[in-house]
Amino acid sequence: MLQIYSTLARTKTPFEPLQPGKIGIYVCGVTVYDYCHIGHARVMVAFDVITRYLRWRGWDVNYVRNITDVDDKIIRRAAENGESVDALTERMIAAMHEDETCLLVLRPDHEPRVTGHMDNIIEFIGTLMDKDFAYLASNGDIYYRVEKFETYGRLSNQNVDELRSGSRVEVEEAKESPLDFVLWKAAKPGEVSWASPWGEGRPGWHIECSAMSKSCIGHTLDIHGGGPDLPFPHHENEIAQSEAANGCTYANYWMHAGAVRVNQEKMSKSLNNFFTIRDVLEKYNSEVVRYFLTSAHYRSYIDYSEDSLKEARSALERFYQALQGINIIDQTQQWAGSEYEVRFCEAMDDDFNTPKALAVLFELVNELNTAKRSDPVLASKLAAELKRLAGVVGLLQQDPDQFLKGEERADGLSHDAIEAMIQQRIEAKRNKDYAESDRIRDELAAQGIILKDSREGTSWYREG
RNA sequence: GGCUGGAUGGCAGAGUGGUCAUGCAGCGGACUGCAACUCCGUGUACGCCGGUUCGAUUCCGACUCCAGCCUCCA
Repeated sequence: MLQIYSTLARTKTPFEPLQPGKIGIYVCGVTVYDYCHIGHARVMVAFDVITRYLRWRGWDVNYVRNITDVDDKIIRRAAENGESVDALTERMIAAMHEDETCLLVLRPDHEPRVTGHMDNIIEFIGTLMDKDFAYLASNGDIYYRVEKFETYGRLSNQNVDELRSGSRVEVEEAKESPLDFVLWKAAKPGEVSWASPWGEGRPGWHIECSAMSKSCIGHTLDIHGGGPDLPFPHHENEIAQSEAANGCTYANYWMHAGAVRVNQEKMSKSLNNFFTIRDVLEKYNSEVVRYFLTSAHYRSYIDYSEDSLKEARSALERFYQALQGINIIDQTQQWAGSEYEVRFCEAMDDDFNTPKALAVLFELVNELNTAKRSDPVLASKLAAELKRLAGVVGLLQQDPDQFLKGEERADGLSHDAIEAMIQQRIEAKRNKDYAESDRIRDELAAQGIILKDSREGTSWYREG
């Protein structure tokens, strides 16, 4: 039985879909004015793991993640760069897709963009106007009338009176209440804008998600997800908009990923302590990054550091060392329902507990390593099982040699050169010339190449 | 100030009312020419103070500390 923690319920509850066997999931995506950082990667990987697992378990998943391709920051950045909004966003979307491909993140079923859904957004605002939940202010903007929505603040447990008195936003004079937020911004001269019944302008930040989730999934979402900084105000505002307009529950389960931290602080644009995905991928194998993000539960914070990445590398080395040299025969059918699979699923069914699921795989590795010496047939089956289950969360699909040896580097020894030196060492060993064989081993070790002798011969891997 | 979370062995990180997480690192042993890999063994871990209980790291309450949101941020 799948259990999911919902921010709204503040507890884990059994998952009940709206329609049997189907799941509609909407995740707030990226505002594309810059390269994605590790915080974005966390959300991408978390929901990639979740949707992969759900599909593997037989659910029919409709996974939607939006792209915000027009807003203040984009307009400002484009102007700074001296390029058009379109040019900037197209460039950043392409970069985001490259990053995702590297991290083995599968594309969502739909990636709606604000600029592609202007009609839906305008229609949505129109509905809110008709129902008196929105008003046209004297400055030409349209605002949402927060205090008309009685349950406002339920998701983040905010009290409207507290919010009003604690408001430290400069009060926009045109607003009826400081809590009101903008649905439609009247265009300023020279800015990109769209025609609407209320004049030229563009949407506010929150309305896009209400409009696009309705268009791609429907009035009620099974799951709504996003990053750690979104429950308030963004998701609170989405609820207010959608429930006022549609007259029904907006989302049944609210899932929020934990923050990525650097030196005990949240990684964020405003603190300027972020690492872009592409920076990190220059130094670490992409699967190492993915493993790092999977090694903690999706809801807890995770600390980004050189040490954490090195540890992720070591853990993956253990997995790939176990798989190295085994000829995997596909045993999928035979092994469905294995003890490991049962425990793996128990872990994942418990609010997608990936660290617990990985622990099951490590136990499998232990049995596999033992079997490698005594029972090759069992070893092959276990290896197949390991690869199959790890594949469910998008791990261990590389060729072990490729992972352990890495790419050939222009500034280092070629793989052929390494193999040649290994042959020389084997020759020296055969002649009991251990001084020479150790010299060759040390020479390779100085380049980060570590040798492993076994009955089958000598293999090697590159130190992470 | 209001609202969320969190505090587990050297580090990372699950979990549980009474027996093992798991990974990395360490130590001892096996294997090895020596190593590496691997295997076996090994560590008075549960922030602090009370309470409930036969028994609490796990439940309840207070306290301390940390992080996040309350302004754009995944």
